[in-house]
Amino acid sequence: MKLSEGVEWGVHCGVLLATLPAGSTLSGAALAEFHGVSESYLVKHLQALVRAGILESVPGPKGGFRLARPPEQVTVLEVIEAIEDPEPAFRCTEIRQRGPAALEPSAYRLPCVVHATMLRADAAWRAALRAQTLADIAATVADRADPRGMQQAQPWLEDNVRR
Amino acid sequence: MKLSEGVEWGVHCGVLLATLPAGSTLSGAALAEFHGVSESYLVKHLQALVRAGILESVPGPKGGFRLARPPEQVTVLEVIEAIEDPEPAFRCTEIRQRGPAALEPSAYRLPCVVHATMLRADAAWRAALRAQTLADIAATVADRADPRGMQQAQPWLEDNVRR
DNA sequence: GGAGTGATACTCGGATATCTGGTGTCCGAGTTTTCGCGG
DNA sequence: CCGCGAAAACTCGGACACCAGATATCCGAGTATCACTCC
Repeated sequence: MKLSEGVEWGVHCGVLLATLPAGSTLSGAALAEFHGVSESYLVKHLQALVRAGILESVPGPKGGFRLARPPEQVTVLEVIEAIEDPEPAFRCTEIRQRGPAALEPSAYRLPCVVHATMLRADAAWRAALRAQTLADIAATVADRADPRGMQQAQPWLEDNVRR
Repeated sequence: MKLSEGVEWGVHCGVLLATLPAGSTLSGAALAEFHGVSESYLVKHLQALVRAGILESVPGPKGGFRLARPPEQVTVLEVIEAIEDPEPAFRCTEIRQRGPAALEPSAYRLPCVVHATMLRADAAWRAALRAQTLADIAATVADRADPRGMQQAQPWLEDNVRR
């Protein structure tokens, strides 16, 4: 089990946009350059975020992507579910209903215990991710990370940020 | 992101073995028949459980697989980590160190905040699965499931269980 | 000088190849059983 | 009747094809911009 690499890219893009003034827009090419990743492939994931209502896309020259909501209202879980498959990682194929111990289907009204256990763990995972917003991460980065990073990025941002 | 189907098979096999008297052995073919899955592929996963010290394999005729420890001492997480990749689902590629804002590597002593967030969620997931043992699940099944299931499986078990 | 207008250039968006990892299967090595034989 | 031994059959174990989803890329549709022209 492994998460798509696009998740990492999407979250980092969200965090970067969250650190900028509200309404700031960056083109897909700029976002790709800032993170050092493939532009075409990154845009594919950003489109998924637009479909999910997390980002807004602005067409035409001076266009790009920006947050559709204040970063305090965007959870990390939303970003992940927009890029990855939103359904639980564990898929119960109801193997308990097969084999020599099988009964009629109506005997399996109660959920599979194994399934329920996996679902509980999945819920805990999602709860932890729902508790963190893009604003939280941006604030922590601003607090803990080396301030020279953003300082060094300043001229590049002034060249690329649009609003 | 999706879990391997072998996880479901492995956990169900562990639970079935946990419901039997201690030391009971079932052949790979029997376990496959009971759950209605491919024998060859199931055995592949059972071998991983043997390598992890969860199951013991007995060679030769009258051989098979049995639990290597009391089911109270086998957590669901162990079974999953034996079959799936035991490392966290999220892989941080340190994209924060790339692009125009990049500093020298020594500036990134503190962990990536996005990475830390994902790791916390992963830890919550694992904690939930570590809290459940095969004995817990077996007990819940015995308590909640339709008793006719095991009743109907009884003759088949007597034909296939070895010790 | 200002407004309108058309061409333009840049953007997003989805349809299209490639590749790694999960899925499924097969045959070989090893061991216990079991049947036959001898004592 | 009992012990021994060799063949056999059944088991696990790892090596070999196949397929789906993620990865990576390209070209086309759409729009705000900008320059030019006309009033």
